[in-house]
Amino acid sequence: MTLSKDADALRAAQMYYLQDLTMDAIARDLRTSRSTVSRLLSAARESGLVQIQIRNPLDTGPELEGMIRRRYNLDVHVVPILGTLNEAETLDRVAMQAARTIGPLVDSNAIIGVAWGSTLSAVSRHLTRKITHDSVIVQLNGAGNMHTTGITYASDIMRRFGSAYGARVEQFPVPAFFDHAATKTAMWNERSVQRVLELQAKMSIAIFGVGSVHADYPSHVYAGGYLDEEDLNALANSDVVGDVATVFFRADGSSDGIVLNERSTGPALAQLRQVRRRICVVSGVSKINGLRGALAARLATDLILDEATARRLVDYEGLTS
Amino acid sequence: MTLSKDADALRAAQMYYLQDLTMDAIARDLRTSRSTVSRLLSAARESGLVQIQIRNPLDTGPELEGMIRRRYNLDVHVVPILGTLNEAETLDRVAMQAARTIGPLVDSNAIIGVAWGSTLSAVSRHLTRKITHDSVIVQLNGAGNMHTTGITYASDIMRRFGSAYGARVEQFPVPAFFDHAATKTAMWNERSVQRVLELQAKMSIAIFGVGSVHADYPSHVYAGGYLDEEDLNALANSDVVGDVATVFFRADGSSDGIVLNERSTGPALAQLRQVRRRICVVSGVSKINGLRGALAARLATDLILDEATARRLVDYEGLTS
DNA sequence: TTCCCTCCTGCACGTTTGTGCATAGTGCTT
DNA sequence: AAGCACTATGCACAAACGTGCAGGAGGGAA
Repeated sequence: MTLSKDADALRAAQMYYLQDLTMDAIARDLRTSRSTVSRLLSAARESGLVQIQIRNPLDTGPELEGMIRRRYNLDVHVVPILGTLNEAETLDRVAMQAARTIGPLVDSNAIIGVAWGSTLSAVSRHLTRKITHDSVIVQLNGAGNMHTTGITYASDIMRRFGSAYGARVEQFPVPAFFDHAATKTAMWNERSVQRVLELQAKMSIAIFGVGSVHADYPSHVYAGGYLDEEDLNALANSDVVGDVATVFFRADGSSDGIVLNERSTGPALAQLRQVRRRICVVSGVSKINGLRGALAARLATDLILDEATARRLVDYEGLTS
Repeated sequence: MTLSKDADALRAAQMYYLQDLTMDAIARDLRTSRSTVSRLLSAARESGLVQIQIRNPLDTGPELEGMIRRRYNLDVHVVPILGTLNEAETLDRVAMQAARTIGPLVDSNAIIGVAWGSTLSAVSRHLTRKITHDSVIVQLNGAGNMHTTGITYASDIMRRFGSAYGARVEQFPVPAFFDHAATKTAMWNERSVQRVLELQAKMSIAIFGVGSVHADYPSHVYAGGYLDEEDLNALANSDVVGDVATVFFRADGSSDGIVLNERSTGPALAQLRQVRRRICVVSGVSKINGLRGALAARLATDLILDEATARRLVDYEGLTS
């Protein structure tokens, strides 16, 4: 039954997308109703059987993408956003497009590092399926905080990635920040932790958002009970502008001497830069400061962001350069 | 103007295919009418800006494809065809799907050999655009016959390929068959011809149909004034079943001792087999004999054919193996 | 300017498509 | 066997879509 359904979906997809027949004609061929064909085609798109790609002609692309691409030397996708949309709607659109952009990049045998946060959560909800073999999803940083182990929140994201790509999921069951750097040192010698760290070292793709300290909505990290008063003061005194996977950096991309990073469970920025494909997803102009820092630190090879933020990025840069 | 149109098309395509917005919503964003958006999207698909692919899960694919794939060890695409369709309609459907299947295989720097005939003509009419750089389309065999130089017929095909892929076109302005083998030898030493032959030697992709001697509709070659009475008798006496690019072969795939081949301008089968990707397009059960010969000769790495012919192929093979 | 040609746009209409809902089927538990 | 939970199907309706057509904008040529 499920076999004949896949076969039907394939057949329907071929006839619809490759031969331009109407669903009605296909329904007659498959001896079923037109509605069923409509649903078959939905399923075919959803499951990645049908892949729709948009190649943007790199050279003639919209001004905005070209400027960002040249300035930062990375692959950028600007998500066009209708005039007035609230933050949540924008995030949803960006996430949808990010999910579809990521799809083609995921291959068999990939080791994919995934961060967590509201951005990643949104992305994970829009992933389209794609079958791969022997791929692994590995969590980039711990998600526990003072109140919860964070397991359910982060693991939902991980699980969705895993099932979209048919990949093994490796959780990272530690807090986002240790209370004492010494504990981290100790844990980092545990074999269970080392297995995760080794996977991280071999990542071929990393996917993350950015946190921004001065955002209108502070990111999860800054408001979710992960940091106490003292920590927040320390961040301010170190001129921190944002973070990626709970590792902090300044506006110029530097991160040396930020003590909180010694207690953070995310990958050192130098290590992150080793990853071949580093996909950064950003939605909302309030992340602009964090984003600038992340770009200064050369943390991303691919950037997906909404139009307003993109415009802000080039405007500002235009003034200072 | 044309710039903003491309930009609009790109933007519209992103919103439509990646964000699932309605054309209405996109029209409002672009400050134009819904109709215009509909047309923009058509243009985007037509021009290859939007690419739709269907990956068939190799292992779970439909029975028919699996059997052919395993038996002949090649990549096969069976084109589903509605119950009763005449030859012309079938050819059109197969050609449409072939054109869309070929698209993704064409890369920059490719040298693409193209044969001619009713099949290739149909395929050429359905190509979707895809911009490549420094690609070349090279004609596989001459098209002249006793009555015409064949220039217009074959060159239309070539030109369509060339403009679909933004490629340079190299015609092969010789007859399909020389009257005397000696003339061929002489011509083959001409530098203008050698340039074409050298290109053929470097082909990375070859695209061709098959001719079948006993077809209900004999192919172009057998009925178009290319061969005289004597030639046809010679073919019959040599047990020829079909041809690819006016090079003939027997049911077992052999071609040695077929004298007509010495006067043919198509590439020797041994040379054709050197090409990495050899795409064979077949429509209509009457080509079954020629097709079997071509497969026996291992001329194809990729086969695109209609469902009825595919079924006939495995049925017959099932009996004899 | 005026005419003519071509290309582009929006409207209006008929067609095609998505989807809520009621129903029928399927498999699992008791 | 009966009950239950869940999924798949077709119907009917509303929404979304493609396209012929008529009008309008541009751009030479006379």
